[in-house]
Amino acid sequence: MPELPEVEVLVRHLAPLLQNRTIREVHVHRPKVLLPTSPRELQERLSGARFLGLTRRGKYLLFALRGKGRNNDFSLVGHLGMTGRMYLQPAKQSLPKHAAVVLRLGRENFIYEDQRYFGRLTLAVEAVAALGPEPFEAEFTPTALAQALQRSTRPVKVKLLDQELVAGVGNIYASEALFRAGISPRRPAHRVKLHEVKALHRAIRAVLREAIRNGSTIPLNFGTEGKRDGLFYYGQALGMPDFYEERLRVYDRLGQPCDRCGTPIRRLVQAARSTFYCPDCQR
DNA sequence: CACCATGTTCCTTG
DNA sequence: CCAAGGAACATGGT
Repeated sequence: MPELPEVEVLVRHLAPLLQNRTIREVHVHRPKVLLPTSPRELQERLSGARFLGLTRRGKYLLFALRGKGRNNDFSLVGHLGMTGRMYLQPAKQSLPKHAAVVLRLGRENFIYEDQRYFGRLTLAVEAVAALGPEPFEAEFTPTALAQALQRSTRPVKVKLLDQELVAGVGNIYASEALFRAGISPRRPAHRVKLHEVKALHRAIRAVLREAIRNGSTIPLNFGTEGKRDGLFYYGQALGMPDFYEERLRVYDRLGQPCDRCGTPIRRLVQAARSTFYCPDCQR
């Protein structure tokens, strides 16, 4: 459940549920997701600690915790990778197949499961410190974006995935933002004109904001029921027929007509990732 | 069997 | 030192 909007919606969902809850037990099923933190280190730090809050930075979740003893506040850093999920479920309920870390909070468990184990739940904060500006914060300006783009000759689509450029844009919303801005994904970053950079800046914010809005209308109570959850950027899905509508204009729409000009959407591979675009609307 | 998948990091090459 | 490219990570769906 990966890009910024999905993480934002998850954070809003979990924050009130975790507030003031105390961690009674720590169970690490996949030590790999803690690295470089060790299972013992995590256990010692988290046992008896209480959740003070939960925020987001880029695609990362930041859990604020207060450990036992005085002056013992610290952060726990989460990242969902490609397939990570985090949710609460009754402690008596059986654990999912790919449970990576389980925190017992009284009668409920906080579950971090991850089918591919690309995500993280760690005490190491370095990766967060290296992130670029938050897309909705004031530091993210067209000028700052233009300067960052000017230093690279890589295709602008590839550059948008660089979390130092702007934090939180992933493969799906990079394609969507470029479509909205009318810029070809192949364009070398330093050749994007200033007026286009301005359009791109607006497009990034618009695409993310709309996705958050759409995602906020979808229930995230997946701890209690079946397998699937709200990959809410996909249109019709997951047994909820007309609740979801089509939300993406180019991503995963190979061959479908562009809804602006009717030209079939194309796919290309850049830096080993799929890019979708309209060859007529994006130059 | 082949190819695809929402992400990040590490290694190599130029 | 830097930018760019590609593989690796691990599992499952089609």
